[in-house]
Amino acid sequence: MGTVQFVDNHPDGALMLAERAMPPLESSLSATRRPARAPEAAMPDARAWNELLGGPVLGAQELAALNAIARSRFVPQGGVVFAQHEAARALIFVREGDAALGCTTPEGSFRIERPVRGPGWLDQSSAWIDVAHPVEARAMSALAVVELAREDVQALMSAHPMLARRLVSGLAREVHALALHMHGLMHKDAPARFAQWLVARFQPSAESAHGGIVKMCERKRDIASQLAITPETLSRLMRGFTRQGLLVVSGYTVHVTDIDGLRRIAEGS
Amino acid sequence: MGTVQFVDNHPDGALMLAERAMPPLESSLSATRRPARAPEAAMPDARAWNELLGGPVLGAQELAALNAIARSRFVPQGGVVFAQHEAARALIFVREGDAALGCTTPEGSFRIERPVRGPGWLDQSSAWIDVAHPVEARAMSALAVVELAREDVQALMSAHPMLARRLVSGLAREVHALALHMHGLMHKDAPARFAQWLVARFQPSAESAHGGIVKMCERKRDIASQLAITPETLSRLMRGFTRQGLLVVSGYTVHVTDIDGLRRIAEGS
DNA sequence: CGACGAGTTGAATGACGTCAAACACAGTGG
DNA sequence: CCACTGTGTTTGACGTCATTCAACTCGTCG
Repeated sequence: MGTVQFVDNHPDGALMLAERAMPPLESSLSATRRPARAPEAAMPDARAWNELLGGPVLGAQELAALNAIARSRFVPQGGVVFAQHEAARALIFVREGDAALGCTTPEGSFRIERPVRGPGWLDQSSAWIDVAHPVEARAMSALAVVELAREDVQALMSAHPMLARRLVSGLAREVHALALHMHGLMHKDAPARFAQWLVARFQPSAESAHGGIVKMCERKRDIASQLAITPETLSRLMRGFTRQGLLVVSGYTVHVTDIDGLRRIAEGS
Repeated sequence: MGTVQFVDNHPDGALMLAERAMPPLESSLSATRRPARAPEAAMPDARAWNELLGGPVLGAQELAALNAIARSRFVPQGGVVFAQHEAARALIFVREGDAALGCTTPEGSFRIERPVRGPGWLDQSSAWIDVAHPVEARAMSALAVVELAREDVQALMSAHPMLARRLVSGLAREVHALALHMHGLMHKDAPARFAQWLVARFQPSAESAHGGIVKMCERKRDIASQLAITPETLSRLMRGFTRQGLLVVSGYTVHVTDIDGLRRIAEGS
């Protein structure tokens, strides 16, 4: 592979300049798992279905029935899965790959509102009420998406009552996530939102009680647009947190030194 | 009743001072229907159930079954229906009255995120996934709320398959509304959000092609907090729109003179 | 009348965006 | 090995929008 190997497991010093410059092109995660792999033409597995739907674990018949109505399709990196204001005829999710919901600016760039990593729903609601997709969906990496025609799912619901329960759970989880996200947007300022983002992605380290790391596996400008701020502001926020002694930035790895301080900022305001 | 009769059907002039000072206490709407009436101890009617749930019209048995599991309760004006972070054990909606979802500030005042006029859901999602209510619910007027225990609804779903379809529709509508709302919050500035709010409440007049009125039936500070701005900013926005010739403000009635101009501002940015 | 709450207005502050320049690095072609 | 280019990020200067704070008006209620 021509990709640079990051050396992130050092506290400080000479290698910091080397790691700070590498943007995580086409997601460093998939690159490390398998070089430039394209999604395979397969059905979602049981784990994927259970993650997508809520409620109790799925039975074998239900899995088979779901796979029977699922229609797979592939979208190349950067491709549009569905456009804003396009009529929704099916429930649609990404089986594998990284996608994002957002909208295209007049200048042509894409403002990410919400990232979706497979397996995850792109739009499980619009098709039920015959409305257009409220936002656009783009493939951030090569993508395997699956569509479930509304009529097919509806037919399946009568045969398998528990499936209805699971669809309801899935929708309920989305409502909950959206409500929390909106709450944050309405009442929290930029530092609080970024601190919240860091806390959510925080991986505690074995050694330190209130230390750990956060891996940024997207471009910083994409992180910024999720937080509804500009890349410049994000950069200044990171410098500010560093000056306050909350964290140490080395490229795309953030070494958190005071997670409680971040939590306090995330709550505050 | 001691409530003042508004005289809003004049173009301008002498009465403007009289109408501009009256805040719409306990909702001018319910006051005009019946003075200071308390919600009656009754079950939701068919119209209410059909509005709450989506999909095809409900049958008589389904209505009866729903009414059998519904538990009514009453909340006085200003009361808390449920608190933030309180565990959700039931689906809950307001049958009659005006409620609001939001959060209490450290100073004790209530920041409205979303108004709910009965019949409408307060929280139809949290109970399904055993999470706490993401926000607080307050009674803006005296309220009749109805709770549906999760287990009861779940049992009903097996007996009435179409009910599941309707619950899914109801949740889907909420996801859609939240997604649109979030979109506006992320990408639109204050003038655009307020213009959008006006456009949504616009009632065209018979005479003019692009004119009409917007009735504000809440306090302006509550409208402001829905738009995530301060009352001062809202006031300045109204003055700005007036200076641009888009509307004329008389107290709690806005006479829109250029709805297309408002629409342009609502889209823009 | 006086207290109070809602709304308005103005001045000052602050937070965040915009613009432009500089920098770091990957990839390319000499 | 070395310029050269393109992309992503950082930094600083500056502008703008919205909030904050403090008056002030108007109308209600006691």
